[in-house]
Parts: sequence; C-alpha cells; structure tokens
Amino acid sequence: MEQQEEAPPPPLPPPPTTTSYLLAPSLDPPRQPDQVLSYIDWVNLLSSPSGLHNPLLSEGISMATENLMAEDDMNNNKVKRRAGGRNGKSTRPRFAFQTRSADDILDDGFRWRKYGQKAVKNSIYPRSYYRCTHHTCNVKKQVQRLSKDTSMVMTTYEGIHNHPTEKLMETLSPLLKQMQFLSRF
DNA sequence: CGCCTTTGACCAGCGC
DNA sequence: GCGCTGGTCAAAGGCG
Repeated sequence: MEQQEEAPPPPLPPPPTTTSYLLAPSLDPPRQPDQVLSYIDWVNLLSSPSGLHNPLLSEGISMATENLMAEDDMNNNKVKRRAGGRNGKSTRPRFAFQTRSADDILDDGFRWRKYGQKAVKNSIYPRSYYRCTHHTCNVKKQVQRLSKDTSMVMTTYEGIHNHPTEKLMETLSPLLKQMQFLSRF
C-alpha cells in the first residue's frame, strides 16, 4: 500500500512510458466511501506512441469526480471487496475511472473476453466482467454504467498487463521492419 | 473452426 | 446458521 490515504487530491499518475504498463496503486484494504481512487490520464495515454485511435476521445473523456465516485460507493456501502473473490488473496493493483460515452466498452488497445454479467444492487444497469485474452495476462476489468448519470461508464481495472497492447505492436511492427532493413547497411 | 457473448448455476464473504 | 450479494465458472449458441 504505497498510496497515502490522507493525500487530499488524487494526483494523476505520472505519464506512462508505454501503454503496456498501467500505473495503479493497490487499493487493498477496501477503500472507504470518501476515499477516491486514482485516475488514469487517458488523454495522455491515448496520445502515446501506441497510436491508439479511440472514438471516445471525440466524445470527451471525463476524469472521475470525487463526488460521483463517492456516490457510487455510497450506493454499494454494504459491499466490501472480498480478497480476490473465489481464489483467495488479492493485492493486485486496482483502479477505476469514468468515461462519458454511449458505448460501455472502452477501446483501450487490449483484447477482452467477457466472462460474466451480474445485476448489481442499487443499479439499473448490470455489471460486466472482462478478462484480458492474452494467455499470460491475468488482468480483469469491470464495466458498469452509472445509474445516477447514465451517460457515464465506470470501468474498474484489476491487475497490470504484462504485455504490450496489440495496437502498440501493430504500430511498431512496420517501424521495426524498417529498422531491421536499415540495419543491414 | 476458433473466438466470442450470453446466462444460469455455483461459490464465498459479510451482516444480521 | 441463513440469506443476500458480488464474483466466477462453464455450457450453449452465435458469428465471421
């Protein structure tokens, strides 16, 4: 737990050097209702050399506000995050952010497989559960539309990707080929 | 055929 | 102990 709980404004994490590693503080033990998660700088991230193209940018990515986050937690104030669910321990990095979008799925460059969907208490929208499809990657994410503001989508990531995004590789591969070609001279 | 979503069942933690 | 709830599993079916 490297995050200072008493730090008032949640500072944006430093810009990621690559899109393959998302900075995230550990949020265990369970966060308090007035404790805000840290936010990822998606504008910075999506303008990174990975060349991610995301239509959501045009709709405006909204950093989560402390109030909305608190309200969301208040709605689930009986919900304590279990330690990793079924498979026991979990000190995996976990962070959440909100986007204003008509689409629930944020194109973050990774491939996700949906493995569950549940109706959650105090929310008219179900929560969807996704896992990264990369065979060595165990990152999960939850996606839920806020009932208080139906234009907002809450996305919660758990874990850190141990591989580059596919889009990053797509972007870099022509460059690598060119470098290999030039290195012959 | 491979990969994906859907969906009901099951499991586990928590409060009462 | 029981019920509620969130999280996961896995079978079935769809799609390109």
